[in-house]
Amino acid sequence: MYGVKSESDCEMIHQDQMDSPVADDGSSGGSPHRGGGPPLKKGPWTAAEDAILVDYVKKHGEGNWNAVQKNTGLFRCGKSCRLRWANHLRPNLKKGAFTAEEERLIIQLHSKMGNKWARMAAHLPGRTDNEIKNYWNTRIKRCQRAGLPIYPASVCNQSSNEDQQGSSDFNCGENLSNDLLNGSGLYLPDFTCDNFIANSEALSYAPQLSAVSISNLLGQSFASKNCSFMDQVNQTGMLKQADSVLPGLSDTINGVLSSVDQFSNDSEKLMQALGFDYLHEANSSSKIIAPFGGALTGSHAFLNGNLSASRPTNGPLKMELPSLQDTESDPSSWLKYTVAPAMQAIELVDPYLQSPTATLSVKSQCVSPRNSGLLEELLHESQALRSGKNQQPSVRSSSSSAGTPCDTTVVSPEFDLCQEYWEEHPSSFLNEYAPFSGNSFTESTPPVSAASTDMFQLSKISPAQSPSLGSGEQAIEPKYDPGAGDTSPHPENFRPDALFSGYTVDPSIFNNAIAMLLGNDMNTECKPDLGDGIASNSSSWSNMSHACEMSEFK
DNA sequence: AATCGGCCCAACCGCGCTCCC
DNA sequence: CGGGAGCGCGGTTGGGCCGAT
Repeated sequence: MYGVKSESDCEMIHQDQMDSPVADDGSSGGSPHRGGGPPLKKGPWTAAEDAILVDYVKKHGEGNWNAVQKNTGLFRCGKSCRLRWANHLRPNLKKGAFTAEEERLIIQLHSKMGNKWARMAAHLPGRTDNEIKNYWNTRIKRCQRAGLPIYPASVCNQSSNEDQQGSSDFNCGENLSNDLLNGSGLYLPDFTCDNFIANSEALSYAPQLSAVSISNLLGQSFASKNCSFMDQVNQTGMLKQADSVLPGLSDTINGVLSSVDQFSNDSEKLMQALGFDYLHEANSSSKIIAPFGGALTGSHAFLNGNLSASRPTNGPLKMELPSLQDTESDPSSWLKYTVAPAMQAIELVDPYLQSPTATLSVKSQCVSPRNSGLLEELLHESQALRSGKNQQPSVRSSSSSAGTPCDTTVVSPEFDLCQEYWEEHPSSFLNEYAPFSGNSFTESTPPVSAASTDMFQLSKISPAQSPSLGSGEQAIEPKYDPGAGDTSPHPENFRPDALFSGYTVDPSIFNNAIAMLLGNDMNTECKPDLGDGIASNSSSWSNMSHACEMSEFK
């Protein structure tokens, strides 16, 4: 490893190390390897080196690491010495696997802090940031592979409670939004401006998707119910940015942003205002936000440039979507499968955190005996998933299926878990799973355009609605023709926000809810970044009455 | 038994912050 | 005030280990 294989190699510095200007500069601020001294050794530490370092620290204490080389003749930079000491040599270090309690704590801490390994390590005596980091990276890999949630429900619930009580020393929303969402690369990109614009540039029909932002905005707001995202939403002006993508809503937005706050503490009211009250289970503690997840995760997947939603968004099924009278779709019946609210909040934030396949896995026979989210249990669920997959074709490309316009995506293997059920119970599937239909992100999901076009196709609007669309865009126009009496659902309705409106009992309610969500503190900072294309093409979305008119299923 | 692929984890790397001169 | 030194942090790398085939 690193060119140093044994202790005997200590005296032999490899040529590549010799060639490097500084074997290990120790810090950006100044290299300990200055003035033509012997090149510093890299690679694994030997027992002799450890002994030297330990002896030095015993005599001089920690700190002043660059002095180690000077005083001991150890050909290691101070940085390397510090790392070695901190991670391996200092006393009271715990070695070995993390205990279950430690794992829970790590998960909980990460849900609050994000990738602040050092801070997390401070809560875990004897554990190093490096250990925690490695553990977490491993965990993420496993979760991704298994399509399982990274955060067990209990963890985020606890975080939520702490936030609501103001007892946490950090804010779940803040950290999720800043650290989780942006920091690790697993999480939500800054979709509203950065990713969104990037995608917009890549796709000619992206402007229409500006409206997707509002779904995210709304969804983020609802996510705040469980993970205190509302603070972040307010702080970052995400809601304010909605005005940039929905200029026509300026008045509405300008009017009531301040009223958003009340909903951060009273999302029930908001849910009802949005016509989602039927989603509430009798047990208020089990309130779900799945429909928002549908809107959200769909848009989210798009925002991540990853999507494989072709199946669940196929037309005929959409007609069944609002039906909650289906036995399968009875809230109480499918709530029993539903992961805890907080977990769903996480889902809303990031398709990585819980893909729909993860949801499916939970709903399927592959239910873990526990749901603590510990690695061991993840393995269990992963194995269960695999066993489930073994009963079905392992990989299926939707391009080989019915040939729907959207079937350009390679469906994740996990998705096959629900394939048969999907085919047999399309309506109930949609009712149950559609909320996550746009969120089928897995490792097998193509990173950008191929998958995203599914969503984009679903999201684009007709020329009538968007006169600015060129002929080129028409190549991907939906087949639905309202004028021709086509009773197929308009692809517009597959837009996350259309789904959103589809659930709306009353368009006015929807409007009011939008108004309440998007307040009046208009912030134009983002406007220039959004670009002319979006601004001009968002006209079709600027009048939300259009969205309300899409409430065909009310 | 050999090969392969995934996992683990120690270490490296670059960046940024703080302190001091 | 500016620059250097020291240090910490988070991300990444890559070799060894181990189980599966």
